[in-house]
Amino acid sequence: MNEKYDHKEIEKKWQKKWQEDGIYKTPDFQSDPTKPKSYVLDMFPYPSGEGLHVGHPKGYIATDIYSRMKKMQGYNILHPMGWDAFGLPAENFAIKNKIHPRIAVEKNIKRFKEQLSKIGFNYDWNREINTTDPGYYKWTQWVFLKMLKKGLAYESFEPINWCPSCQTGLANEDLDGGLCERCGSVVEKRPMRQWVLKITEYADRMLKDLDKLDWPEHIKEAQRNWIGKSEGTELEFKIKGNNSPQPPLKLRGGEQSEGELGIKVFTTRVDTLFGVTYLVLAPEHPIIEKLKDSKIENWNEVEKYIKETKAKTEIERTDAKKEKSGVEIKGIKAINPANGEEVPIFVADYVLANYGTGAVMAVPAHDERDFKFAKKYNLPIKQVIIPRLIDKSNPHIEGKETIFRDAVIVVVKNPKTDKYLCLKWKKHPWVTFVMGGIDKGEGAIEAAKREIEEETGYKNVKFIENLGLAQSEFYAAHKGVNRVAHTRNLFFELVNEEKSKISEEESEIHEIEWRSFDEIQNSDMTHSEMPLILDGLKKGMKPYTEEGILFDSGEFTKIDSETARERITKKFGEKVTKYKLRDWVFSRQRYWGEPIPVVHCQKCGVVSVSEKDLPVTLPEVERYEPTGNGESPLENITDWVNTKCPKCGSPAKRETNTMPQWAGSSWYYLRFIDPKNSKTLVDPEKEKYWAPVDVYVGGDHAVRHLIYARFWHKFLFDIGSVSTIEPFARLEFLGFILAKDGKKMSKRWNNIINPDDIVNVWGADTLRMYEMFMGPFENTIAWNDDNLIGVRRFIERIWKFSLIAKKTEEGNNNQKLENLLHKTIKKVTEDIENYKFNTAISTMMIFLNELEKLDHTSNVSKTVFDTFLKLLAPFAPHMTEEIWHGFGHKTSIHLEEWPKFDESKIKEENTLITIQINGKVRGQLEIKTGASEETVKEKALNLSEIQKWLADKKAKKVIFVPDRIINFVI
RNA sequence: GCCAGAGUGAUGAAAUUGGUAAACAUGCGCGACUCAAAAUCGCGUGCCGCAAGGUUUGUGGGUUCAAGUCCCACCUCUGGCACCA
Repeated sequence: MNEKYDHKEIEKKWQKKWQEDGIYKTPDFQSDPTKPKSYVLDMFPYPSGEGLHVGHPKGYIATDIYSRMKKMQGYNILHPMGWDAFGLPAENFAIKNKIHPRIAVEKNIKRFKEQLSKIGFNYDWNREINTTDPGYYKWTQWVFLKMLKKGLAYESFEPINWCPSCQTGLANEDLDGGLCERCGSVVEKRPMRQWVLKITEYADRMLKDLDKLDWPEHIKEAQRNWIGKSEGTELEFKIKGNNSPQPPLKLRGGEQSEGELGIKVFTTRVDTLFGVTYLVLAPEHPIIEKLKDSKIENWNEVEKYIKETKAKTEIERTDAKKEKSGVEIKGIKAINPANGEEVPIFVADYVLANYGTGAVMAVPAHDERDFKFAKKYNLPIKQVIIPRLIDKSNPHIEGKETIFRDAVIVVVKNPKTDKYLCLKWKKHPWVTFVMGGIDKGEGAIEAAKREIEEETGYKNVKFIENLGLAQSEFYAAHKGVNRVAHTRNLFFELVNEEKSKISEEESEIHEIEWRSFDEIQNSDMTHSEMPLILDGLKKGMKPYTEEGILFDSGEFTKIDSETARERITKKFGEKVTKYKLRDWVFSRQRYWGEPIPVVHCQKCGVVSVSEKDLPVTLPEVERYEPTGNGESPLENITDWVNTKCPKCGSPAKRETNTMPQWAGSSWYYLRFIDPKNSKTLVDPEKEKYWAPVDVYVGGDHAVRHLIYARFWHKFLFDIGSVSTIEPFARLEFLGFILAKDGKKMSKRWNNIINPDDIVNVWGADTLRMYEMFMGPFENTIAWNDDNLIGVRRFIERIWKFSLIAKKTEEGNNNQKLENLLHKTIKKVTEDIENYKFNTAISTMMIFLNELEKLDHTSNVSKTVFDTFLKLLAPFAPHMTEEIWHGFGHKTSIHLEEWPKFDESKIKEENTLITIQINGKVRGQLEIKTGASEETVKEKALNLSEIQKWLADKKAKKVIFVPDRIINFVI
């Protein structure tokens, strides 16, 4: 062996040998059925024209290490690799470089494979798949046909997202903030014929089953958000003409049966039903058309508004920050089913047509958006939910009488001085605003003015704003009763300082004090309403969107929100569940995708291509640029398009839309199990053996791919093609590698680092270890050339050590070393299992440091070193294999058995105990493991450095944690 | 705005789940080897202090013998959702 570790020669040699020996071939079933299987999968790459950068292999290295360990532990490993090659990027690359996408993909795959092979992965290339291979996409098409048969695929003519630059329709999942996720163009809404998959049918199951998955919480959360389940109530508001008081409007006979006309609304907060002050329809709401000729008085205005809305882009329309707009539909009113109140109806674009019922009951007092709208159009705001404020410093006293009352708290500001009128109580330690009860028959503002004059003498005040209503519960010490008060918090300003005389009685109770805003904010004012008042003064009135107690709500008054929702729903509506998730727009007007396997027959309509005629292959064409007219380029290939109806034989046309990029990747993990089967998608026996994927590794795609794949998988489960309800049991999230400059690696920034270069200079094993040692696997970290040297040094030190290490059993097995070895086995094994590769590597570094120290005095036995090599083998497969053979072994280290640790050897003879005095570290003590408190205490107290601190004081308390710490409290 | 996660040296980070904060590595400083440099090896390296010692995990408070870890409030960053009623 050479003194210097020559990675180039060694890596080449072993990669060739492993290939020849086929050590990574995966048998479908293990001869010993008691041995378990493990399916370890990476998200397969999209073979782009740019080739791999160093970020790509990070996940592949992790699964390589993991699966190598699993294999050594006796698992039957399925660890395959393939290519996701349909879709826009490949097609655009081909157009730009003027080659056929098929050729481009072939070239790119070849390049990717070369790059990957240099890193020394253990893939079983016999199972390679490619989504653009007709033998593969035959089954993608097959799944589509099954969905069609079950009614889960359907044609739709609804407006969908259209990217004018990519010239294709897109699914909701393909948008990023209203922009095309691919090219960043503003997406338009375009009505067009398209194929749609009913993913919504699976929304609930996909949501529920998330709980069963061992996935990172943030990904599950992203999926929950995307599915967006909300439970609420649907109820109907009847419509009535302005001038025809009774009865409500009826539909005229004809196509629709006669009945009262109504608007259905969906709400998650029926508890606010009594606070409805108007209704809002989405501009697309169909009822508007129905009402048009009869009742709408201002049709021109309404029509104009609807047209304007349609002209807006989706982003313009859904920008929450923009000012709300809308138009009242004059001539009709809606009737609140709860109290019979008539409220106006508006059309406004802040209501979305495709969520809920496309109509909303507006409760401005309790909803941000309705509030903004109501403020703008000066609509009434009626508070019906009030917060419940319990005064903790003056709680109700049991046994005392409880008195309800309506009250006002009056904030009076002197605009000249910017100070607020407060009362300092003489017999109680209180500072309050003016306050008092509302007398019978008296209005709140009236009561407030009366109280101001009675308590402070000020005669001329002006009402400014309502700061909100609350129910406060406290013990009124001055009256000796428990109080439940509905307090209106009102804000006034002094007009002038004219005063009347205050009664003696009043001036006995309190004195006036003017305080600045800061003072009222920071001092202890007695009201439990203070947060509400301060907020109101600072920001003006805001809608109260939390739950509380119902107010002014007929028979439901005083009930809490939750109970009220149940009861009101029962009485006036119906409980419903809605999802944000929309059906999956599944057709693309582009060439490079799986043809959708149906034909359009003049007689029979849409007819499936029969299964035996699958795959419907993509025709070879000269021109495959998008047409831009909303049709696929396939439209022009007449001899492909024109065909016969499989049902009746009459002339028919093939469907020319193709499937989106995400189709092939929605089930590929199943094909790896049985990649060459031409009879079925996956052999059931093999599927039962291998499924589900035990560990799935990848980044990004938190929503799209993982939602789609779960949906397809559940469908395949329903039709009996797979035996599990979820495809990926465990998911490990991969953090990206950024370029040195902290930016994303891209051609645009010219900062791409090619793994080939790193492998050349530093070697594959160094690249592998560096990427794993960078930090926690899920962290996004910038590449740093400087740190490569660290792992390279580590590798060279092992190499050098192997040259001097004993190759026989003669070595002296020092007990300390053996102890460390077993600890190392334990830690490395657990860390790989948990994808904590960075700490696994540091543990091995510690072990090597120790080895080198020891070597001066003793030799290390072959067994110890062999064991260490095995631990290292998954990380540095080339170097360990070379050393292994140098030690005289004839078979591959990667087929060895994974070391097991011996619990008894991990226990140390002596432990270092920390001695603390009052929690501060004052010394250490080495003592036999498991020593008793008495022994430790005695020894510790005898140490001079401890005596120094204790002086003559005695410990009040001693805390002892065996083998860890002793703390004297003095 | 809502939801989730995170804030620790110059840098990437570690910390047995409440028990010596900064393991491991990079960088930096000093030294050895060398004519010299690189490589390699040795020592040092949170901050203040000559030292004894003090002090330190985003900020402020709390629980505890003991807090990076638990609780409360706030600030900042990252990711997801966002006019979804």
